[in-house]
Amino acid sequence: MQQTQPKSPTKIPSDPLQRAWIALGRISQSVQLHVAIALKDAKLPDLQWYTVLWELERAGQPTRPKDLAVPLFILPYQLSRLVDRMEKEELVSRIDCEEDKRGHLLELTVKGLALRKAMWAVYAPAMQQAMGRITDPEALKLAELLYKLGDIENPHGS
Amino acid sequence: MQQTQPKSPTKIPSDPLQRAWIALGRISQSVQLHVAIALKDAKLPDLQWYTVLWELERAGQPTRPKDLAVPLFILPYQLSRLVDRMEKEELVSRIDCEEDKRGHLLELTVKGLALRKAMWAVYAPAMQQAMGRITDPEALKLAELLYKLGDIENPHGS
DNA sequence: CCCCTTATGTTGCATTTGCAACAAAATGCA
DNA sequence: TGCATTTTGTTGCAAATGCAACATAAGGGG
Repeated sequence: MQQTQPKSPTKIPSDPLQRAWIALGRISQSVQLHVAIALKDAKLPDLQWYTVLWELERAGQPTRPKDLAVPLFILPYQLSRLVDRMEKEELVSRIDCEEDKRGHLLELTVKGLALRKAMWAVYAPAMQQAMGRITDPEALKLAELLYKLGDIENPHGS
Repeated sequence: MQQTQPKSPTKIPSDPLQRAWIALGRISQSVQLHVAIALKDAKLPDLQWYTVLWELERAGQPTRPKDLAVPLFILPYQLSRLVDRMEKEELVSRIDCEEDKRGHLLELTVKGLALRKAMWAVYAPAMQQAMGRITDPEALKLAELLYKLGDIENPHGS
């Protein structure tokens, strides 16, 4: 798993920031793809569906779409249609919201909960396999650098 | 830029690999989005178009689609349609391939070259701004860890 | 209360995508 | 050579997506 493609001169910029940018793009894409393929091979929905299910489960209560859109990093209309499809599969359901008659609350169904668990059984090992080449301390260092890189708060503080 | 959202307990896994996975997903998405928005605001095409133009320019000669698909990390049919659209804009052109009559060679046009440069003028500063919070040594360390994480060869060796 | 502005979601339509089926040239081999 | 297999790339069709326009409720003065 070490030395692949000895070909291609792959002219790489000397600027450290550009090198980090390229590495970030390539590795995240490759690793995401690995997990996505594992899920597809198992005839399971994709990562976005998982994230919706997980956020709802983690919230522990029916949640407004607008509160889900932020952690999901997606636009309202995208979430609207995503929920359409998931509701059709009976994984979530839209229930009335008393405080705000415009919207509604999204509730995880029993089927949705079960699917999230089934997906995790595939997701977790695939992630492990995709990333297993670094040690735990290295993984922590990597997470730290990434949070410093972006302007997203590191949930663990510095 | 430190303490945002004091809300949400944000239960985060203690497993270092999972923490790195989450950081990787969130940060790469956020940073990519920042650059994508900068390009869109400038009425320029997206990153994928840039990458095609850049790979062709870097190759320095007409190139087979199959040789582009690998660095682009995309499937043949995706590239086929991508080239359809770019050819319509006269950014690349399909020219005959003597060695293999099935396919063709992709050639960068003058217009394509100019567009790549115009995009870089927006792309580079946006990238800088999105990632400018880490120092150069940190950026190098980050790139190193990323290449160790994935199984993609680090163009700089270890 | 009425009206204007903002917030929250949804939808029509055109573009894009994924998948599987297809086409055609190259390759291997009997 | 003849013919099956592989490689390279494209396409029909259904599903998904982006964008802008829309619908409806909430909020905020006068």
